[in-house]
Amino acid sequence: MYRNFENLNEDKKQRILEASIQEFAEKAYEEASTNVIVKNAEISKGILFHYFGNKKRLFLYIVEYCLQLLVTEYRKYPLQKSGDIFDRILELGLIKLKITHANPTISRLVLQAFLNTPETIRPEIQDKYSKLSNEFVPPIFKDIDPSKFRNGVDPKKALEMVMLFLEALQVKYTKEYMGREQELLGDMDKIMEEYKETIEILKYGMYPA
Amino acid sequence: MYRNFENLNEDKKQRILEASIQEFAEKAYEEASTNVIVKNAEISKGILFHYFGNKKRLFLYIVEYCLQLLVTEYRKYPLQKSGDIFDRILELGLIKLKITHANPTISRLVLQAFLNTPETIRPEIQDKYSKLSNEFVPPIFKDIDPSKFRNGVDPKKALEMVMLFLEALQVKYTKEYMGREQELLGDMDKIMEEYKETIEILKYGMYPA
Amino acid sequence: MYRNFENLNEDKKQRILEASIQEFAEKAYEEASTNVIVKNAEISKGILFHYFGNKKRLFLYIVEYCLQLLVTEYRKYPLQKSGDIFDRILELGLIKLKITHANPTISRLVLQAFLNTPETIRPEIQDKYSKLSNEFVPPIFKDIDPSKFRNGVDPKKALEMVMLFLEALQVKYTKEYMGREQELLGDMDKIMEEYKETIEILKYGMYPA
Amino acid sequence: MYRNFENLNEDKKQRILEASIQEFAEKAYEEASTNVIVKNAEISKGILFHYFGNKKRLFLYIVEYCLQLLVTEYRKYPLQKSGDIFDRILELGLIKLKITHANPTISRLVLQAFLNTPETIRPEIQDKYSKLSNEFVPPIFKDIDPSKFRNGVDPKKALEMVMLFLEALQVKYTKEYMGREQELLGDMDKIMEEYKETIEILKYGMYPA
DNA sequence: AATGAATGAGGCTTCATTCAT
DNA sequence: CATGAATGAAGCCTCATTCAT
Repeated sequence: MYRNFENLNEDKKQRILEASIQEFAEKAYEEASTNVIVKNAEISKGILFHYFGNKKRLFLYIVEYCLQLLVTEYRKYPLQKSGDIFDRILELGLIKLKITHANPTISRLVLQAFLNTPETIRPEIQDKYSKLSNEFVPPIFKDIDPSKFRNGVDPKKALEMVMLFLEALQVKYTKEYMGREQELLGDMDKIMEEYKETIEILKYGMYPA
Repeated sequence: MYRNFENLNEDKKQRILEASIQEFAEKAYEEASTNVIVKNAEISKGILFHYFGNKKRLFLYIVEYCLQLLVTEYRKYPLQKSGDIFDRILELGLIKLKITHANPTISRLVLQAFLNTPETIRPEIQDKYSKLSNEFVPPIFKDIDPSKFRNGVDPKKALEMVMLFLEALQVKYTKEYMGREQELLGDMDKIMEEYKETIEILKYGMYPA
Repeated sequence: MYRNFENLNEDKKQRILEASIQEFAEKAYEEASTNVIVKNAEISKGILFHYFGNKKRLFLYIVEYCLQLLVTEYRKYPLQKSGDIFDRILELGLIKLKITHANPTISRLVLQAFLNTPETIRPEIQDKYSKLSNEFVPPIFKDIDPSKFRNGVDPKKALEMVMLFLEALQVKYTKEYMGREQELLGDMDKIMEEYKETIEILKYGMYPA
Repeated sequence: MYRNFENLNEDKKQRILEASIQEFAEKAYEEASTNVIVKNAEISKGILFHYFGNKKRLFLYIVEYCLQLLVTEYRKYPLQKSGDIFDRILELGLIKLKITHANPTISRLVLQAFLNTPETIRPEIQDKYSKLSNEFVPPIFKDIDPSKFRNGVDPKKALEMVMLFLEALQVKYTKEYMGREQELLGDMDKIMEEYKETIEILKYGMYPA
């Protein structure tokens, strides 16, 4: 079904994608309007449903598309495979921040998809996320030297904790700079510093003295 | 305007409160329907708007009501005024968790209010939250002994970080147990353990060896 | 029925009158809201209907009140009983203009009452107007010297024509200065000039060379 | 947007136009109900807004439609290009009267549009009117022989005055015969006579003895 | 493949009036 | 006299989806 859409001529395909991303990024799923999308994409009502069947399928397609797009961005920054895990994680956080800043609309859509989604479709979003997580997270945690951790700290759980924290920091900044993404660039140094301090504390807390 | 509502006979007042909380807890602001509320509260369309003017005002009133309700719960657990700040924070986290578990619908509404709120009313929600924060957070941070922190760690920022982290943990569990709050009770020991481990690491990271 | 209202304590009576005039002046009858009136007058819903029975009766009372108020104003300017009819008419027009300017809200209400009234109540408004006309117009036309008119001009119809014209001029200015009544004062000289020119032409057209 | 409406099949288009004109002619803008329109036009709620977006746009479209319709009628009566300006104006007034009589509903709608319009849309109505005025009025005033006017009479202002007067006469009759347009035909001779007398007086007043 | 006409339920809100207290 | 709770129809408008062309 989506095959047909993907074979569409590039121009119209782009118009549909852009209008959809725009709408789903700035409004939650239920508030987003297919009417607005077709108007902005300058396509007919029918064609949207011809390609996507219904709003939900359109939404899931767009979310998938954006996730893939972000994934592509990630791949441009090859992670250093060795070295201390905390350095790797810090690096990851900064990459995430850069990508968010460089793709504000897409990032916002993904955020919306995770936060403001009705229960009918939340599971499918979670599913997509899990798949990506399974692909991306393990490499980060590969080749960890568990001996580096001090006694009483479970390395696996500790790292989960770090990830959770970075995510919280990420969400905090994303919300804070919502609508004024430009300023984020200027404050990047300050933010990086905060990231570093945080990681430093965690590292200090998990490694032996 | 709300005065009138509050002088209403208890039965009807409760029906309206319950129906509203129910609806706003399970659906985001825009998805929530005043029609559903009046139907479940068994009142007429008009009377709801007679008391609250419009949907937004109703929502803000309900959010305020729920926040106050949670605040009342909090007050039942007097914080130990002295002792190590990390112990205090850990205690707070557990209280928060207990209250969330004991008031799942109300907690969910508050969560919704923070996450799924359109930009028209987000500021007013933030405002309510700030006021409460200003009242609740300082006592927690009172009488901190800054000399306990190791060199290179700014106590104020460090504690901000701890709070952010606990919040992230809170959100994680709230989402995880959404809809199956009963199980949370059974898992409470496990969760407490996780809280403790986390705090331990942070403490370890912030205090000198 | 209105008797009761009129015996009300002066303060509340004034609040009701002012709120009603305000509302009916700025909105047409159907758009005007009794809800808004009670809110602005700071009275209860019930009391308004207690005194006036329904919206229509309230409106008619207010219109009558305003008409009487304007009449009172008129009486402050005793018309010169003798002299040329055109001079008298010119004088009348200027008085009307001054009163309109001095009582913009009330004048606007009266204008609304004549223009934007649903057919259910239009006749009763017309009726009020007729009664006042019957009282006011004849004195103006008293003691006209028909011999002054040139042959072929029916004095009665000619004067009707003059009145119609002055009214048109009045409506023109009222509309033109709607919302910026202050400026009308400054332009009064210019307007007076236009009145005079007009009257001059009509006089010239109706009197023999 | 209106394009789509205009390409609609003639039958439904007519039903929508008629129902709208009917409703807006007999009620002021705010009192007119889109519900009544769709019921009388036998169309669904949605389709009306599909074509016109909102009530205001529908109204403006209908006003424009009616103005154009009246303009078409006007063009059927080619004005005599030469001759005395007063004769031309008299002729124009009579044409206007005839057209009003022949198209009572449409004329009434246009009158409503000018008189009973909320301030939100009044400017746009004025704008439409101005555009038509700019097209229609100048030809009427072309080739005026200013030397015909007596000293002390500014030809331009004098003619403005004549137009204003004719309009007042027009409004007077339109209101007077509202709802019994048939009788207007029978009284046409009498009305023509009044027009003539009026013009005669003005002419007499503006030309030298 | 593509259009856009069509639906009608549901969205929030306002309304004048009544009546028990 | 006075209050304000209560009604529920009607207001305008939006919605996702279908289907004939």
